[in-house]
Amino acid sequence: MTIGRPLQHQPEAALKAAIQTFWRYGYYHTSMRDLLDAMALSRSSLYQAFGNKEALFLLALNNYRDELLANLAEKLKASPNAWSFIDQLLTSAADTQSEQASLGCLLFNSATELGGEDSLPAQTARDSVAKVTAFFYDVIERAQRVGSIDASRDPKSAAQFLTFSMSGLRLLMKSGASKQEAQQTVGYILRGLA
Amino acid sequence: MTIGRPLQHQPEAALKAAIQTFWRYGYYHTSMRDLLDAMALSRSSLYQAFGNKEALFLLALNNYRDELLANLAEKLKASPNAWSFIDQLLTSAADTQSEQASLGCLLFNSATELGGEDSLPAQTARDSVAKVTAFFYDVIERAQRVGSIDASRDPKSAAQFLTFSMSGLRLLMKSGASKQEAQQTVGYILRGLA
DNA sequence: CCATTTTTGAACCAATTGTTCCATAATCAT
DNA sequence: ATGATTATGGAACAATTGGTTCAAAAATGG
Repeated sequence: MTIGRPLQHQPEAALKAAIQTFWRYGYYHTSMRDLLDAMALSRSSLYQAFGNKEALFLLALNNYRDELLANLAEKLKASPNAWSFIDQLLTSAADTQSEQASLGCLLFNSATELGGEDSLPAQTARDSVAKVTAFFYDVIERAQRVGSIDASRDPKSAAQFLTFSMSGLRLLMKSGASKQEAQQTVGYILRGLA
Repeated sequence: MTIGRPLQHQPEAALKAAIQTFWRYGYYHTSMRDLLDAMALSRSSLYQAFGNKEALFLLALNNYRDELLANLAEKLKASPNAWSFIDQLLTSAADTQSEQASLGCLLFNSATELGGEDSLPAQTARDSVAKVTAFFYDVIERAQRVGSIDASRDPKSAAQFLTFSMSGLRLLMKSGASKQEAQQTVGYILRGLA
């Protein structure tokens, strides 16, 4: 079996805490002290378990993205068709007033914060956004096959519009728009997309 | 006349340099060293002329917003009507591949970075975004009077949709979308808005 | 020459940054 | 129990953070 002193923390739980912290403060503005407090482990444990700040951030980003995509796939599967999935997705994004919703999306936030850097975190952030867009590409194609979306439309740009819309919606919620206003905004999006 | 040694730097030029720096790195990730280098000032000159980092950032934010709004107002005035202004605005935003365009908008970036903080910089960032939306509100009403936009639509949510769209477009450009793709995205926006 | 103001550069501050290292602790295998 | 192995706690690290203060030099107007 395993040799040596056993872990006294749950790496997954610690990672979740790290995600929350990066989510709230962004990459640069999150200090190691913040992470240590949130993850509830000692300095050396963190470095031994996760390497360093950058490596931890990359892990957090990938974990967040995987979970997000898994969640989307699940919801798509549960939807009667692709169009209603899109509708539901936007509507619920505009409806949730949770504290998490007001944080925006970690992926979009990171892509915005890290901008055009050529660092690994920046590349990973952009790449993660691209992966979400790729998922939407698939959804758009399905909706086109059923006829909910004009088949003549380029699915790639439509997918980008959807990513774009999710990003904008998050900013809107962050700016403190009301549910009602957000719902109306969803109306504009759906009208543009159909 | 003025007594004493005259200023050896142009405060406006220095402020522009500061804006560029905050634009590129964000508020927190910009250090005083970065600012000193970019503004080509000595430490004490900066503190004497601008106070401190936060004050300088607030000044930069307000200056950027004022210039942005002045620019928008000018373009609106030069447009034959409100609708063509909106069209032009989105189209040109999707067309410019300049380095500045890839930085996004300082206002949106700051609002995203500072999130829900209750600090003065965060408040100012949100407030600046709101001012842009207020400008769009006026534009929408004009377009409704001429009939380019359905008069039954709520101008406030339409204005928010426009702000939202500009924000999303910036993220799209930052992610490296092609001109062609961005232009198609503009098509979705205009279709949703009309 | 004097008063006024800016500039320069250094020094300093306390706090924070991310990181490294070492002794100690806790487990398993022998 | 002993030794190997791994985790932990905490000190210590050097570098940088934003911010302040100081003294001396420089450049203007009166």
